[in-house]
Amino acid sequence: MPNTLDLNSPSVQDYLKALYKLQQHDTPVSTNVLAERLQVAPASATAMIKKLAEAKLVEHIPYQGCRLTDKGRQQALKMVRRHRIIEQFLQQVLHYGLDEVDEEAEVLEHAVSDKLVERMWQVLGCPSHDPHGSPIPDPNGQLPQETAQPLTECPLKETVRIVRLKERSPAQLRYLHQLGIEPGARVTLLDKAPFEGPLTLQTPTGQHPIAWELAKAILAEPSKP
Amino acid sequence: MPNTLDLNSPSVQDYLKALYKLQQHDTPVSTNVLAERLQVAPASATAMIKKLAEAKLVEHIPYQGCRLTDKGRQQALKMVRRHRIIEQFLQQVLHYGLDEVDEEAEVLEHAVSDKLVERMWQVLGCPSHDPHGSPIPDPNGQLPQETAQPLTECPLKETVRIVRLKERSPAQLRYLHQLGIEPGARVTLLDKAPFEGPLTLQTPTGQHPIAWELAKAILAEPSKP
DNA sequence: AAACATTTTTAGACTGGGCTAAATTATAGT
DNA sequence: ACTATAATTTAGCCCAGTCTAAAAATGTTT
Repeated sequence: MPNTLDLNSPSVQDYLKALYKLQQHDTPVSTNVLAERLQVAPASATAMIKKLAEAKLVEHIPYQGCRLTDKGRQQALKMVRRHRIIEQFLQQVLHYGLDEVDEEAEVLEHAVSDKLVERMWQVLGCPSHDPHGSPIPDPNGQLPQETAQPLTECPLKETVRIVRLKERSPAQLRYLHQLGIEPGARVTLLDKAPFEGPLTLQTPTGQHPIAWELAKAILAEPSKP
Repeated sequence: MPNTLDLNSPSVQDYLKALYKLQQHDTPVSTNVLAERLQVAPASATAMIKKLAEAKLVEHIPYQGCRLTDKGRQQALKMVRRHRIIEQFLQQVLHYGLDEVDEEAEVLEHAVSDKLVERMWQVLGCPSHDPHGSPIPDPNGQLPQETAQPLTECPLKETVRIVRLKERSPAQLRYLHQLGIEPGARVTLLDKAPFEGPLTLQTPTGQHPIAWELAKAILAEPSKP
């Protein structure tokens, strides 16, 4: 009985997406970390990993963690594409705030058809990025190259343009918005406290201290004009 | 253990909606008919009916069928509202065809949040009808009065305006579209064959025979101009 | 009114995706 | 190298929603 796994169940999709996000540096993902991320018990994650392994979506080394296969990554990227197109659509067409789009997209991504997603994408003018500035994989699952740097790596006293806010909570996004920090904004790094201490930032709304951890999630690139 | 039923599961929502549609003339709905409609085994319907009865969403007379309570009808109308707003949105904003909207809405209605539905409705300009011409219940679950008549009841030789196509399959909707029969179209009933035989209709695209059963699902009203 | 047919309900089982508790393996500290 | 701790897996259970097969109620015919 070779376990006929439904590749398209919301659960499977969520596991693959989580693995994709956790596995950025190609190191295998531990069961615990995965379970934590998905808010399930470690035993539940183990059970699902075994099914995913059987379907050749992940490679599982028992007691060592697992990593996505090409097939699994492809599937995950498809979900990332859906998620980001939906976010962009919610913002552009339905006037959602940056802090509201993720929660709704999280549910919708499991319900929309391929047709609907591509229709949204077209209506939006085939955008390459979502409202957070995260790249939208193309229809074949290719991600555009990213050149932006975390604020923590930016040189002092130089004006840069914010291009992306990575994976922050709604509350943090609202906070950054208040500070004038959002994709497209031009800011200047005035100071970096030592030992990964807070940065001081000149934004359109004034001068603000930003925790190191938060600044790591803010990507910027040299400002052209 | 008074059975804690999840009022918002897709299944429950589907049962309530089906009951609402089947119970138009206030006669109780038989278990078999309900099961047939939802494409489940009669035993499955019985099981769900018992849960719905316990949650006071339906009234169940064993071996006789069941009917919605006010609470159940309210819930069903909420789903009808969602469904029709989504259909209208798919047509207006995403350029879906009349024959495509239902299938997609059937899935989406279980995934969208209240916020999203109301946002769609606003963006659409608070429409009162969906693309088939079916009325959208208002936010409190009230349905506008319907004055239109089935084509089968319309007088001969008088021009009427199609206002609604009720519950037809995608294939039938495509067929009617080809014949120039869609909401807003002006048509004239030329002839009615006896014994509930086919009607003959003058439409913008020519002269066409329409089966009695199909004509019953086409609602029209006197044409003003 | 009895027998048959149909509808409905009950009984019992299965599946997917969770859970807890216990057993096992890996890792770190002495 | 051995033990303590932490991570992982196994075993066994639960729940929603479905199913099939069998039993019970209703309805229909003769």
